[in-house]
Amino acid sequence: MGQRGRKKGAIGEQSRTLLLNIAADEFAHQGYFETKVSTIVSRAGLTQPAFYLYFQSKEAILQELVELFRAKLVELTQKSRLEPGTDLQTIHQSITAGLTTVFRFLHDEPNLTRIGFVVAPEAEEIKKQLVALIKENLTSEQTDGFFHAHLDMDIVAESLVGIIERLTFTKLLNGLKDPESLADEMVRLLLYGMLVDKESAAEKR
Amino acid sequence: MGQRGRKKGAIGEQSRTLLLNIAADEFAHQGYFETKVSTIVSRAGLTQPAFYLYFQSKEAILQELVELFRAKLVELTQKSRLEPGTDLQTIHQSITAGLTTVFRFLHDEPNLTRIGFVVAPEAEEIKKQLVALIKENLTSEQTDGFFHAHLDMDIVAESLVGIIERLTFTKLLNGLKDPESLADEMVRLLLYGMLVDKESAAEKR
Amino acid sequence: MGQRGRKKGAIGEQSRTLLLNIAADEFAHQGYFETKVSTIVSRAGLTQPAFYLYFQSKEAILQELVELFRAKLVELTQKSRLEPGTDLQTIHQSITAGLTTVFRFLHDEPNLTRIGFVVAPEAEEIKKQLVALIKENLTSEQTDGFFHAHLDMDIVAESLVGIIERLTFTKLLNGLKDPESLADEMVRLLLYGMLVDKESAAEKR
Amino acid sequence: MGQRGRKKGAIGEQSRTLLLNIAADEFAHQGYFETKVSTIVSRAGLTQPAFYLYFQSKEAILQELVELFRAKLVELTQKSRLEPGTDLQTIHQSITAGLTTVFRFLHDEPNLTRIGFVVAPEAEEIKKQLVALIKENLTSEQTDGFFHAHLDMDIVAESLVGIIERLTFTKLLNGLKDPESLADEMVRLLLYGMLVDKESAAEKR
DNA sequence: GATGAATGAGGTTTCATTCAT
DNA sequence: CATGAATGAAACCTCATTCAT
Repeated sequence: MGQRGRKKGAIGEQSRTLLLNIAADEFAHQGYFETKVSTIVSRAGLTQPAFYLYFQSKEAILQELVELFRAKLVELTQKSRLEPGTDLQTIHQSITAGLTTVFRFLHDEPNLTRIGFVVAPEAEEIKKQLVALIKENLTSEQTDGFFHAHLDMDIVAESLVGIIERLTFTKLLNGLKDPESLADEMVRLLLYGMLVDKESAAEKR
Repeated sequence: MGQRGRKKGAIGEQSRTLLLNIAADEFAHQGYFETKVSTIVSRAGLTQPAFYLYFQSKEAILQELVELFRAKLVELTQKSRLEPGTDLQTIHQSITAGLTTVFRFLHDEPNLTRIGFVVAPEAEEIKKQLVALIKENLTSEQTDGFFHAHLDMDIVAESLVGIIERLTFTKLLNGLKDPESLADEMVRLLLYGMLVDKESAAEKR
Repeated sequence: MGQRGRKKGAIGEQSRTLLLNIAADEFAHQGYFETKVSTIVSRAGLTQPAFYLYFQSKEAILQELVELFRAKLVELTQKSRLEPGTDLQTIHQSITAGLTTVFRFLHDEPNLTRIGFVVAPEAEEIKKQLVALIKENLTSEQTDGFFHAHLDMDIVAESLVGIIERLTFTKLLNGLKDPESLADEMVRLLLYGMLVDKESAAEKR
Repeated sequence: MGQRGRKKGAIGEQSRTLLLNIAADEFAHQGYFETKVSTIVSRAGLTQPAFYLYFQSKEAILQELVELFRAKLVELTQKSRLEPGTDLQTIHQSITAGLTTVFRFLHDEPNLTRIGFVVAPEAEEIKKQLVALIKENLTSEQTDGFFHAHLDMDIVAESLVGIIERLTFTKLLNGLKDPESLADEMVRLLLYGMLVDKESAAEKR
């Protein structure tokens, strides 16, 4: 019960999943064009026609992986919606929490992440979606007066996504940083900026 | 002058340059694998063998373009080195100037930019180089007490590169923003952060 | 039985063998460079990719044929080892028998012969191997006092191989002579020389 | 005066000869198909069109080299005609002298030799010609009773050519043997055979 | 549920050769 | 006497995809 009544048995589902996982690995590490269907099936211990039993084409299997990534990412980002009208500290924590969730997902799905951010033809579209969601979140805070009015929230949101992508690939996926500290550092940098307070700066001099 | 003194005449050099430009365009818009030598030469009004008169292979011509990009980018970034020991305002201007220079280059060479940042197999390596140069610049300012001591300048540098890349593709190359304002907004965001001053914030509430 | 147990079925093995035979024919008659993969597959009623289903490259299929030739030739030559310490007549017969065996093989595999002796890049190497084996055989007879001590058995062995190759192509493969008589004439010539006995010669004059 | 009144000047003749020599070297060492016109001209410090100023095609230049070889070889072999009606020792010396002359030529023109014997499409034809000339020589001696009547002089002549070719490549061209000793050993082997004295032979029988 | 066998389509690269100067 | 520039023709090889079993 609950099982969507397709025509597949357990073993077929198993082969399908295997192929999907291997394909994710190949796409993530070799890119689309250097990933060969022959390699995927061979790693799965299957033959080429078996591949077409489960997927319409090489492009189709990529699509499926991309969709997996996009769906989960959007879901998470929407959940991280800031609750309106709180104090500064709550905002800080709330943003950090949202970012942490996202980083955790990217960290848990390194192959999908590389696919969705880099390999997919719709990579740009996905990031745009992410930008839009983030921008929405931020704009309400700005309206509430927490963020500088002069900031173009579109630019800010794009910047956030740019940072997320870069840090994900250079610090997160290779284990140099964990989701929590990455989120923390990002938030500190963006909320408070790099400069020390004028007073402190004055003192130091 | 300055041309590597091969044994070719002016018309050959012309064909070579033409092929190089068309290839840049194709690589930038189609990616490496979907760029066909046949398309390049046909757009140049030549035949396939002519291509191999000037370049060793499809890979080699990409390399040449990538190297063009990397060389110029590194040169610019190194020139933008901050002069040590100045006041806050000077730092602000200096960073803005450096960023503007970089954005101008990226803006002037959209094909090379897409190639060096996305298409090149060494894209990551190039960005790493950029991160290293930027980090170096920033670290000295931090030592001088201008930037928060708690900031990991490696993360900051990576973030900067992430932002640069993203804004370049989403705002700069499509004409939505010019190099100057982009640099300005980036600097404001990163130096001062998003939050309004605590006092102001307090006031507002 | 004895077949390298790949994962292919009978019909595949059949195609493979067909290609191998046609390739042997083409290589033997056209040489390596003028043999086209397209011709081979077309003669086999297949398409080009089918070729690469069974062989890694044009070079690889040549290699396989060369190895077939070399292996069989070496095997035969080693079997023809002279039994030590017998009388002249036995030696005569034994050498003749060995040569006959070799000629029979060359006769039965005209394509491989042309390939191994002429087309193969390792043709010289193969002949050197043959020379070494023959020389070994002959040297023991020389030690036993049957052959002139002044003869350089290296030169003799090389000569034998030179003769074998030449007679194979000019008399054997075109059916002008059969293996037996060819071996017989070669042995007579080499064992007794061309000159008539001094006495007989004197008589005749 | 005396200069055949072609249309070429001294410097043209020089370039032509240079190309011819380089081509001989390339053909001899790389074979026909792996010799590239581009390599020849580049080694000569010329450009490709210059090649076609002096030769109609790649095939034509090979032809010219082959003809050079064939002409000289035939000339030498015809000169070595045995004078009729002499004694055994004279025959021995005469044959040795003829062979020495041939070996000397092959030794002096290693490139042409490899071309005429191996590279040329007419290699077989050339050797056949050689066989015919040699056979003619030998047959008269046989008629005169010097050589065994039972010997098929066609086979003998083919054998001679086979030996000459093989020894040339394995002993002569690489400097292991000089023309004289090679001729000497060949003659001894063929005239007297490998077996020790007839008496001993008779005894053993 | 899966395979053995095969193919259509196309891509990069090579090379001898030529024309205009 | 020679070159700069270019090409026609073709070869080898790869890959996603299918059909019959």
